Amino acid sequence: MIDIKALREDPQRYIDGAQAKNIDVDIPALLAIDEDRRSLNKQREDLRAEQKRISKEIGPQIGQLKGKLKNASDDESDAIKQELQSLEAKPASLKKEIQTIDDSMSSIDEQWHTLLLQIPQPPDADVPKGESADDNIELRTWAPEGYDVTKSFAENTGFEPKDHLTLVNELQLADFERGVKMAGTRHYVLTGNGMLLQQAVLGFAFDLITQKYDFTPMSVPVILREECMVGTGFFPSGREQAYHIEESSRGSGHDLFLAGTGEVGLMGMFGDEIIDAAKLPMKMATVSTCFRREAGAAGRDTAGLYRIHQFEKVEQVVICKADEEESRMWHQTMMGIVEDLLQQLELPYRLLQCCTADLGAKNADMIDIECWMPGRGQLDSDGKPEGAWGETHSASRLYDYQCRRLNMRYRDEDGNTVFAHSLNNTVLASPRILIPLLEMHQQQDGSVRVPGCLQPYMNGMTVIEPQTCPTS
RNA sequence: GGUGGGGUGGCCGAGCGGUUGAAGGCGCCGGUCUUGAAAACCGGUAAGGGGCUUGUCCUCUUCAUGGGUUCGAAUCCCAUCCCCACCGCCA
Repeated sequence: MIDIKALREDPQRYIDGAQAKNIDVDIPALLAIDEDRRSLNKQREDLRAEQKRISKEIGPQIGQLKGKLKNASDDESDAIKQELQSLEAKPASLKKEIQTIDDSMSSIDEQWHTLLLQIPQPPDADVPKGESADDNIELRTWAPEGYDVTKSFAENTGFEPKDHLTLVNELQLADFERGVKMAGTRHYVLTGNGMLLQQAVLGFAFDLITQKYDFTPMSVPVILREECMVGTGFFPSGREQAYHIEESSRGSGHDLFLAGTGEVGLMGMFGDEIIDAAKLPMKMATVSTCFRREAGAAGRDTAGLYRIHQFEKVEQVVICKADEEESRMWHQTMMGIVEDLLQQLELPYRLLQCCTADLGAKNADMIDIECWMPGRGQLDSDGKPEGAWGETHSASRLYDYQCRRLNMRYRDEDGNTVFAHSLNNTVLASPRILIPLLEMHQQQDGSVRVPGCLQPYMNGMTVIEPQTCPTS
């Protein structure tokens, strides 16, 4: 959520920001409503103040009169009753006025809040302007010693690569048909060494982030209340992307939503809290199952392990003081961790500075990390894929946008409460990461080499070879 | 799922419908005392919004949430949510 005060002071900045992000919101309408809301509120407050004042004045009198009434003669009692009536009349008329304002306030308030939640965070000035993801800018690339990403896989290795679907089938690492049978399109079963490999990459990634980089390991809910989804900024705009558990329709409590990322739980944990400043920065990591409906992606990446409804992800989150420098520093640090991870996995990658159009409402800045996937991309004249970069990580810098929504604050040196800054980044998401892993480390004989860092997580296995398993 | 008990400030905890934004305690901050510390004592200590005369100013909201009764609600009524205990079921 943006700061309404900042919007009042500099609406243009938010109008430009929304435009740069290609997000359609009516900021002048919000400002008009905000104005109405404030003036109505002022009226109401004045009336209430008056009401309170009168009430304090006549309250004791009424009390006294009512006491007298109990043991009064008939004559006296009539006089007292009249006096009571006239005393009570004045605040009663104020009450009606207040109620009228209350009624118009409640509808205005709702509109105000709905609009406010939709206003995107303006991109930082140093984020390049762009029209679409095509305008993202490559920051740097890395490839293992001896591998040149500008050349084809065959030129690098001396043999034609298979794509991950072929590898997965030949090595019996996944069973798509049975996944679809059970749960529908975009579902899969990881089988035998496929599951072993997934557990290995997740274990490696989780140990790296928690042990080498000292992020606190956490397990958080992945079925969450709507407040968490709104608070982390995934709702209302991304409502269609989340699975919805309609518990309320069964007469019980409230609805729940399946999280698309561990970030929701890691951040939601501290909603409505005033955090002890000494605990900042808080560095946390979780490994969780992630659920995405992929609404609107019909027909895209339908085959294989790239775009699926359910996957596992190790996620890193940092909550730090509201300091731009510190925030930027953590952003870099979190990307450095991913670079370390990908280098140990020996996977070519590049960092992409996302342009304004690719940011999403909540980010001030976002860097994607993409791995080289030889089996992806356009087909060449021989019908072979040219290879392509595929997104495997995404590092967001949000300033206080998320913490403001979540009402997550800390106390600064002067004792003031301040909304914290938050950042998040993928550490590793599987099975998507298996695509570059299998495709890059395939060998001419059809087997797949296991990088050194994963071998301890695979009972010392150094090569993945064809196997038989119940799904074979 | 059944029955019962509860939700009050950073925490614990009191609160006959009328200066109760809320006693008391703990914690925290400041002070006195002390060579220093502790103890003791004294004082301070909620958040959020709005206004303009921007002030050690005025004002509103907030005692789980939403509604209601009332001139007036932390206090009474209704609904919802949440927590705890016991029973049932259970990875």
